[in-house]
Amino acid sequence: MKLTEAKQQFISSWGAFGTHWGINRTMAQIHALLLISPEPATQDDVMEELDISRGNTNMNIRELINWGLIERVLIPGERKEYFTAEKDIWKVVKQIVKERKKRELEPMLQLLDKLEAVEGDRREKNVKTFVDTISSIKKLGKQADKTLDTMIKAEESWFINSLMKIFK
Amino acid sequence: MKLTEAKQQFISSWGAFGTHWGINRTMAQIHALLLISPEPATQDDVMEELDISRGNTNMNIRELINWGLIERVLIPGERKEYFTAEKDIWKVVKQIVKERKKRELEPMLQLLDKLEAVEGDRREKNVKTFVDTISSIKKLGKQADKTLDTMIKAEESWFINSLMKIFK
DNA sequence: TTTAATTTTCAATAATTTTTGAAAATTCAA
DNA sequence: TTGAATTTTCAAAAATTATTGAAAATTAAA
Repeated sequence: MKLTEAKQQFISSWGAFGTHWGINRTMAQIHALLLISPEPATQDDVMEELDISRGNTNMNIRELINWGLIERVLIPGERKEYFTAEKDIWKVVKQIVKERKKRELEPMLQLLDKLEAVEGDRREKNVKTFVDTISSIKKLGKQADKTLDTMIKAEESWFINSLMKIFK
Repeated sequence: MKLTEAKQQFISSWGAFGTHWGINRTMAQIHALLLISPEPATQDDVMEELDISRGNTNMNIRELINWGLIERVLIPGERKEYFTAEKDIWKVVKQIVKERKKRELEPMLQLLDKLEAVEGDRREKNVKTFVDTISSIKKLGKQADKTLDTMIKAEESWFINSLMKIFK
């Protein structure tokens, strides 16, 4: 396969992959493009390469910056802004985990705390099933939260080595 | 908070949560409803409770069965079909991980294998950046794949205990 | 069988999300 | 300062995804 075709396939399937992970298609495609760009790129580069509008490019670049997946780069003597993606995939994964934990897991755990305190006689079947369900989700969720915290702080080599040992 | 209100909040936010996890809102809401139902429910029960159409209910129940999250239950002497959700949350998590691994991670890894074999001189900057990116994603992906395999086979207590030890 | 209950399908419609592009705002070199 | 280059915003349009509901298919009791 030629590089041009391989790049296109990567961008396209990274985009599709992203949609399953709470990131929209274009955002993931821009991320893919920057991941495989040896040099920082401008908004115009991205627009042209992916054939998307200026507004769309701008919004998604901003969103990628919010997610901490890409950053602005200053090129001395250049007026335009350049962007580059974090190339260390382990850092990328940690960053995504961190964001999603904050945006999704933590609010859910907060809600479960509230719901667990529902009124009513716990001997009543409906109440019992509800509280039991909430409690068990909360238990697993809290555990996941802690584990992810540790993972976010971890080094890649440490992480992989540990898991290799434990999960033989 | 009253049980009725708590139930509604749970269903509604489980639905919103689901949309971030590759499951559509209604599907996640039906799942939530069945999770907190002490008894198996019929399609009509679900329709009425969530105020959605018959077609919608049917399609999403079918999809939940495909995901292995709920199952048909036969009630002797009853003509209608009843459905019940797996209540063991650890099993639910394992089931979701298993499905998403099969649907998303594995196809991505297959693609990366193909893309890594791209033609061209690896000393050329564009080729090098591309291959390096693909390789590092692949490396982490393969590791995740193995880890998830082991997790899928694991008991909850074993999993939690192990992680507690490792991630102090 | 026949028939009524129940489930499934799917074209049409509705709702939601994404994208566009032109105007407004901002930035910076002169 | 000024004004051209660049970035940002956002209402309207397009694309995508979800939902409806009625008709068709299936099931099982009589």
